[in-house]
Amino acid sequence: MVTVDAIGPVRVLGGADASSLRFDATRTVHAAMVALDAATLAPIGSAGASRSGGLPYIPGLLGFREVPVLARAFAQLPVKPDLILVDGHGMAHPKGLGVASHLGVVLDVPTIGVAKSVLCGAVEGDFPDTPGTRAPLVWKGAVIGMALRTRRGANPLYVSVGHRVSLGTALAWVERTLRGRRLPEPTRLAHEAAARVRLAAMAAAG
DNA sequence: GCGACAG
DNA sequence: ATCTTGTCGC
Repeated sequence: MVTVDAIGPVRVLGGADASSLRFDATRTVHAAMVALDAATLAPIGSAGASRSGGLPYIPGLLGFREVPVLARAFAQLPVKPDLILVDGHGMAHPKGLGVASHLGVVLDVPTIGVAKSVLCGAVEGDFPDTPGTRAPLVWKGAVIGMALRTRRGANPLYVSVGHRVSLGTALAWVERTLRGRRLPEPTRLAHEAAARVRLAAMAAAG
């Protein structure tokens, strides 16, 4: 895992997320990877994949559950992203390698962790409910990520280094793709796409 | 030993 | 993670 910028020009942005059923004995996970024009944020490609028989959800082991399917979705993508925003933590993980970093290393593509809640650590310092406000996510004396207020009255986002991207660059990309919403566009579209992959797979199976 | 716990 | 109408607030 590389925690500094090792990234070329970003023309295509990627978004990655998975969708699954709350109670599912087959442990099927559906994943989607979307591609957007980095300049306009217009969607330019999408791919999905499903896989059963993987791990159940275990905090700390999310990557082992989602990365295999996400990697398959990536392989199906006609346009390969230069940078991928992943739903979940990157370095802000007990072992320092969350799903975002895990995916980045497996694909060897720059990634950013965009999580909606904390796995480990705590937000430090003042953190008023004003869009644009940041506060460090600290764990065992080290800054492992940044809490980001993206919308008033909404829970913050937790951005962390995934792979080959510094925290500063990660924050810049997240803020640049918000479009006034709580979640950045790549992750938001990936979430919707993953849900559609799941619904389509379920409809096909009956 | 107890509590916390991405999605 | 998912289910799901109305409702509160900017």
